[in-house]
Amino acid sequence: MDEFVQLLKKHDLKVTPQRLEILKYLAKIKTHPTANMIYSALKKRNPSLSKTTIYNSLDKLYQHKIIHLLTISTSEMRYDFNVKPHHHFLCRICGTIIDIDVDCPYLEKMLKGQHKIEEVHGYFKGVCKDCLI
Amino acid sequence: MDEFVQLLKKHDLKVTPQRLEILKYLAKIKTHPTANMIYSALKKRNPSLSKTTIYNSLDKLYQHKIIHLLTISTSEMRYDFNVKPHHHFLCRICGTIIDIDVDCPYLEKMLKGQHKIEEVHGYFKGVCKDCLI
DNA sequence: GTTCGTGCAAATCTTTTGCAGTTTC
DNA sequence: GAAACTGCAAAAGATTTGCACGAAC
Repeated sequence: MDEFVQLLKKHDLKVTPQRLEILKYLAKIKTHPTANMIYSALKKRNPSLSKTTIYNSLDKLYQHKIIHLLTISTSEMRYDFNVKPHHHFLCRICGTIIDIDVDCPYLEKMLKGQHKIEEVHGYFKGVCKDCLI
Repeated sequence: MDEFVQLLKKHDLKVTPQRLEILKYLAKIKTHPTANMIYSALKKRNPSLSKTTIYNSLDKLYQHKIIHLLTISTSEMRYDFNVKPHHHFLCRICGTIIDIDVDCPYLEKMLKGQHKIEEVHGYFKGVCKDCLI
């Protein structure tokens, strides 16, 4: 928990119970939850929690590159505490989003001298191993 | 125009003026428009056009893999008539989405035997050449 | 003539905004 | 105490749904 206190302080963000809970939840859960999933989970422990706080906090965390945003699925943003470069696979049967750790040395090299690349998102869609059976 | 009539017939979709206009527009415009942009553009020629029809048609076209969906930007879906494999770059300054034609032979190979990959989307975000000046 | 598509209105769902009160530092 | 954060209510924006009418085949 102290780890998250330090993280927030390092970024000059105020340390609030809500932010600590959001960070703790995102770091633990590996399912790339939506804002609403985070809200539902944390609402149980803190009934006065509001969705505005969820959105505000996630925004702040994203601006400071503490978390990543995934736009892989339709109409609902997903959040990821893992900011190391990795990609995502969305199963169209069960809806799970799986981390993909392969990396491609080609792309960024070939793009050199063109645009300034700040983020690379590899999104794969299809049917996952478990749903293929 | 006859090209699109054939395209729809090939997929057992009924040929309606609305669908032809949507296809014509998407094939011409290379800016990966949102449903709303398509609606605004076509509304001028056909004032009775409804957004429901836009959404219905785009859905059908996507189901038949006649067009692609991009989830690169927050909260609004974008559509692409170019279904050949290619990737996308979003400039955070001007908002333009640029086609990226590099291809990476690594990724799909390394994923073989795992999940069934049906779509590969490479999303790059940063600052485009023009906005870097 | 049957099936499929269109367009309207209303509903739903996600995210944003304004603001008053509270907490953090 | 000043600046930042929270939470409520309302607004905004995107997409979906139910349904009656009309067009395509």
